[in-house]
Amino acid sequence: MPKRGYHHGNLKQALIDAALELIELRGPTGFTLSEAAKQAGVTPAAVYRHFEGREDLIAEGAMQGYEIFADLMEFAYKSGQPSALKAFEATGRAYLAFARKYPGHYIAMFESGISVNRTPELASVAHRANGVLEQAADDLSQHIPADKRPPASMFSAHIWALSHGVVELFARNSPGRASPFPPEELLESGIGIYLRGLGLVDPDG
Amino acid sequence: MPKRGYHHGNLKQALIDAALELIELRGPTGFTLSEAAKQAGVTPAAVYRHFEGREDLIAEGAMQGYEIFADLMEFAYKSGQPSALKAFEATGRAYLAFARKYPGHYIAMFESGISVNRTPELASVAHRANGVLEQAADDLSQHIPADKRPPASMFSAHIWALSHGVVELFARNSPGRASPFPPEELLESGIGIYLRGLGLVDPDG
DNA sequence: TGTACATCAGTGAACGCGCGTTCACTGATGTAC
DNA sequence: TGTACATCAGTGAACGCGCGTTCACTGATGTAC
Repeated sequence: MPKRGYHHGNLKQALIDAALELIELRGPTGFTLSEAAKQAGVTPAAVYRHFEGREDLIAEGAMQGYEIFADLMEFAYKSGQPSALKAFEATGRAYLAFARKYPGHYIAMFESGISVNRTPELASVAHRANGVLEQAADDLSQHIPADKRPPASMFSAHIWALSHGVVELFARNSPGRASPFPPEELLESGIGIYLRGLGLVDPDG
Repeated sequence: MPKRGYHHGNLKQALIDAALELIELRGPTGFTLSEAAKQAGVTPAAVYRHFEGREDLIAEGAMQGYEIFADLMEFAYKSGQPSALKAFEATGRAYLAFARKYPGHYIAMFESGISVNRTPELASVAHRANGVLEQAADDLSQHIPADKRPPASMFSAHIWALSHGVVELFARNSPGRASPFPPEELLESGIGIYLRGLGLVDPDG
């Protein structure tokens, strides 16, 4: 157990963690700085020792999310190598796994309205994360005859949209909207059909 | 011009319209009853003559959205008949068109946290809307050999997720996240590849 | 080892604000005769 | 057509609340000598 007393010791991270939990719970606009401070056991004013304000706190959470996200995507990508197909499918699974394991981060990143260009650091790490998916799509599209090959960025946008849609509609417990299938299965099968459409997997697979 | 004076004449609808505009502008949790009242030129207290409160106002907006949505989807479905394929593609286009034309309604319906089971009327109209997409998917899946035919509900969930993802990521002007392609093109091409994967369109189409 | 002092990370009170909701009220409208 | 009256749809003041942010402050920590 860390030391307790007048000085918290690790307040900055404690505030970010609290914020992410609350964002998950109450949504990006429902989150309040005061509640995060309270949850960290500290006065609202103390937050200003570590952050410029409310927005800055959210942005820090998003930034940490992008870092975890990029690491996970890179790991997944590498784990599927040297097969371009396996690498691609692994990144798709990693996307959903991230959204389910780190919902607060996910919301801060994609639903909070924080601009990815808020700071150069944030832009850079977001770019790294998105780059993995595009790389995986690019590798894979090499296996398609050049004349009927869609741009890799379109390819990755399709998969990103499908993944995001599955997360938002079926992986979150939207009140009153029951998922017809487990989200993992839905995403896996959707990507499978899509890849078949591109001629990248066996029609009978 | 409608009569002006002490009595508004059409306050209920004016409040709903104001609410939907504000929801589009500030997000579902950022929306306030007071601001909607102000925008309709009326005291906040007047809202309570027509709605039970803040939530009820949002729910009414969502309900009207589902009605428009269901009508549009039905019209699109019929416009593609008797070709199951054309009908299906038309519903996909209608989905995106709705999201772009009625963003406030869309957000109230899918992002506000309002449960679809809030009232029987809301549940009913939501069911009607979703039913069209499922019907279109079901028609289409009749053209797939029964032994390799995915359940129609999975089929429609895939398309719904893809559409929703395109809307959220690329049709909304997410700050700092530029769309690589026009959303319409992205959705159309994505659905095309998906249908090819199901063996429903010509591989060289 | 002990002391003086600078630095740091918190407190707590205060601010102005807008929120959702309630209440008794009043002005406008519509209907009965 | 004119008048009395019930109904209806607004007002405006008030409530208690929590918000983000600021400020002067103080207690704890760490360092120089």
